[in-house]
Amino acid sequence: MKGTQKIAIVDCNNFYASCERVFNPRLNGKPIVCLSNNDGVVIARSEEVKALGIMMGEPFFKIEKLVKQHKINVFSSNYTLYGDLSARVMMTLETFSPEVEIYSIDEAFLKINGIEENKQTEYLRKIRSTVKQWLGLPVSVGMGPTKTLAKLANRLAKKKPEFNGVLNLFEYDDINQFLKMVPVEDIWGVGRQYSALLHRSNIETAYDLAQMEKKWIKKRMTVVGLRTVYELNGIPCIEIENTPPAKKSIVSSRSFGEYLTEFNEVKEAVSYFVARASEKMRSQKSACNSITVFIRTNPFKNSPQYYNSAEARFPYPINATNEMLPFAIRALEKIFRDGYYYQKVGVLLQDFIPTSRVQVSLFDPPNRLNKIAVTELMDQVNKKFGRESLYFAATGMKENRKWAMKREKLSSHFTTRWEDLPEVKAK
DNA sequence: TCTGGGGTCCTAGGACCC
DNA sequence: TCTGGGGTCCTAGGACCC
Repeated sequence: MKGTQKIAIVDCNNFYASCERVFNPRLNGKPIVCLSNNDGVVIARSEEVKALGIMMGEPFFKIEKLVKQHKINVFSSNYTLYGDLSARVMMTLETFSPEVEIYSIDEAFLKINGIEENKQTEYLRKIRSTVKQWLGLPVSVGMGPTKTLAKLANRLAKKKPEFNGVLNLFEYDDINQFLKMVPVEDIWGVGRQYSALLHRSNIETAYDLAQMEKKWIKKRMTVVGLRTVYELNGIPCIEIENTPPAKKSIVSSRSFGEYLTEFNEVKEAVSYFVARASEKMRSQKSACNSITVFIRTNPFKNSPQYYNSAEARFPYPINATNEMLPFAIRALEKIFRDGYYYQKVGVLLQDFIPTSRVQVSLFDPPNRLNKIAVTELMDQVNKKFGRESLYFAATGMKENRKWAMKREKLSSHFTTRWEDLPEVKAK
């Protein structure tokens, strides 16, 4: 098959579950699930668990019987570990291509240039074996002329043992055989709604979709769907993004370990999320004009329901935590109602401008610069000594946050905490 | 008892303007 | 009784991704 650009995607297999195995090899070949925050639902499964029919997003309490029966190893999400291993995977991939787009915590697109035509598949295999050797993580690699086809190849590489983890579509004159193997719901860009629509119209495989009339697609799936169809036909519409664009909005929110009823408890949690979100914003060198606070009860519970949100606009762009806090608290005061069991709150920062364009004005409150300086200093300290080495009292004492996440089955911070470093003992 | 969190893009429809 | 047409901007909601 011909084409100009060559796009590979490297995707870690069962990433979180595989991360848990890296420092605990006894788990190889054993079933593993990783749970969401608060140990709520299943968000990662090893192959053994997939084989048992346990689905993504399944509430943990519903599978407890199976867990016992099959001795499934259960882990709370250890994002510190996963994030650190992810960074190492990405660094490894960057030794294989100057153009790498980190697409998610466990996937990256690579442009493959300057490798002899008949050595490319070998090169992809080398990527796979290197990540395995350096980090102990299994990956699958797919390559094609567009991102969508690379994803499709990756999917087959992962699912069909005969490919042994690597599928390079450029090796084949006719790739329709592969498009025919992939059901529409497995195509990148086709979600639940669109796959239902396509099935209703008797469009079953990627091949069927690729043949569809453009007008029909545009009308029912917007230009987004149209792009997918073009990409399936080998015409690139989605470029590799070498440097990640700055975020346009930043959310920080979480479900609580136990329900909250008191304003002051909720206020602490909101303050904490303001600290997290603004920290993230500062790291991309933005300031914002707007914060939205939202609050809700548990929609799955058969108790009085409440959801509300309030936006506060700032008089000037802000990025310091302590400047933002009073606005957030006032927004919360507007929407907080007594008598509900709150399950989740969060904040949303929007309407960004680059920090370099923020002007300090004559009419600013007198201690404004001090507040900014304090926040900057805290960021530096926390970067060096770890999150929340310094933090605002408004977020509540770390040790007694009633709203903290439940994480009962957390593994060690093997790579990021000295006391958790694995030891190798000589016999 | 127990149901994640963080993003993006697109469209339709309303408000407003000339 | 008749009640334009075209443009822009904003927002809410819906689709998708991991």
